[in-house]
Amino acid sequence: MTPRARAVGRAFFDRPPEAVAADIIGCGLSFQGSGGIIVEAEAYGQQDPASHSFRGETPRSRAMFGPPGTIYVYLIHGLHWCLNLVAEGRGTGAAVLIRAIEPTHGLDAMRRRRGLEDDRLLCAGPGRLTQALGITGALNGLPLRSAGVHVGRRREQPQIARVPRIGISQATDLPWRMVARGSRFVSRPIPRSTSA
DNA sequence: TTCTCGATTACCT
DNA sequence: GGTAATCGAGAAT
Repeated sequence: MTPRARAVGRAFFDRPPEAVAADIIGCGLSFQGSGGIIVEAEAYGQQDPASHSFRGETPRSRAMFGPPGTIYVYLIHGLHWCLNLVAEGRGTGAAVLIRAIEPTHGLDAMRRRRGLEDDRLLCAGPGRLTQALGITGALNGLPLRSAGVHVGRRREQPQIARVPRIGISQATDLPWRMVARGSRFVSRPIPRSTSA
């Protein structure tokens, strides 16, 4: 078992979602003995038509309006859970979607839950990573700590690409998808046109 | 109450 | 490349 990095503090999440999404790349993510390094994340804000918080607080989006560091988990297409972490001050409806991690520990449990041997596809996508980690809507609305979700500080600074988000039909021009350059564990490759 | 569609994935041709 | 699976939230009626 590798030594666990010290957890990020609440101040880490109390910033604009695009800043949190960029800085969370390279951080560790663990839940019940399984986890890895975050290699892909997307930012969502309240002034953002693609965000669930865009139309204000509703029964589903309530967790997005909680304090920074709150977990927002929702079901997409009736079958996949997506994990978000609330950012930027209580009530702003800002959050970061965790889209992919590079699996580093608890691999056997994750392979079992995914019914898959290919480590590259174990956590490469928001629905895949929640299935691999065993994360469900039961965690929705909980603070990270009480949910048992651990986000550890970065050990090294990764190269990050800022590119447009995936799977949305609105505000597709915002470069709010953050991807670790060179990682083979992302859900989709970095678009060729990206330079920075 | 009914209808539409989704921050996805896996499997098909 | 295309699409079925599967169901709840939110909008429309």
